[in-house]
Amino acid sequence: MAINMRPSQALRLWQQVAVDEVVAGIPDLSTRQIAILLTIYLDPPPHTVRGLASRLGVSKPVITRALDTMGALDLVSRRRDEADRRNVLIRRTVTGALFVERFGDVVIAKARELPT
Amino acid sequence: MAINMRPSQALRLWQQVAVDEVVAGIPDLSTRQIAILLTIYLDPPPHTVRGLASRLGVSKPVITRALDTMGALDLVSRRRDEADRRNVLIRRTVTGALFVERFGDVVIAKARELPT
DNA sequence: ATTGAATGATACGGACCCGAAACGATCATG
DNA sequence: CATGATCGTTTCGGGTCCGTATCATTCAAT
Repeated sequence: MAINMRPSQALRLWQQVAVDEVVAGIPDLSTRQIAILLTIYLDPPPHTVRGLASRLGVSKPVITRALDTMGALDLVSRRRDEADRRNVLIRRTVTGALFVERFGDVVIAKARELPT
Repeated sequence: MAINMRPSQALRLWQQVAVDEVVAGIPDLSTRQIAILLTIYLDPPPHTVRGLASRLGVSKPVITRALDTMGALDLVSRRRDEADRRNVLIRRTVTGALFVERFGDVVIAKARELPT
């Protein structure tokens, strides 16, 4: 069952979720950071800096810096790939999993409240 | 008709939209900026710095700075309220309206593509 | 006119991010 | 072993944003 919504509903949904996040005092992530975070948690591992940079069409330092910031928030963690020590494997954390899960719940709740 | 979706669909939708925005090279707005922008375009005017700060539970400088940035991107504009010259009325722009409209279309498109 | 409240902008030191370039570490190939 | 490619990080100057406090302007009430 594909999800169908009108433009006004789509925009209202995005607004409600964004406002809810701001009011809740959640870390103010940028669109880039959200894209990286959700890709790590939704797409199958392994995730590497280069892979994420390629997927998002950004430079590697962009990924490195985003991982620095989100790592400080304990939303993701990094670990050397022992098979090929040039690689860094990006891993999920308990905190990050809870964050993503809660975020999904907010989206669902706001979607359910949308006016017809 | 309320929109119903499962957690995996909600998160996947957010990821698809965020990744699409990043790949498209859109200005990398923060969650705060998006909340402000959509509130200006979806909620009925007039919009003031104080009103937005109150609505989002943030300080006035946060709103002022976000308006500076989004004003430089021509997404919003400011104008003195001639009735009460202490107020600044935040106004929509053609560029901003197109940006918001296009964003809504992206959300709809990604929602329609969601797997069952 | 004078005082006080209200509004939005600004100053401050500190932190983060940008794109481009260079870097060290590691691997694969000869 | 060398050599070159690959991977992630770091550096650089410049910009943006943070929270807190203060500011100038304007209005309202004495």
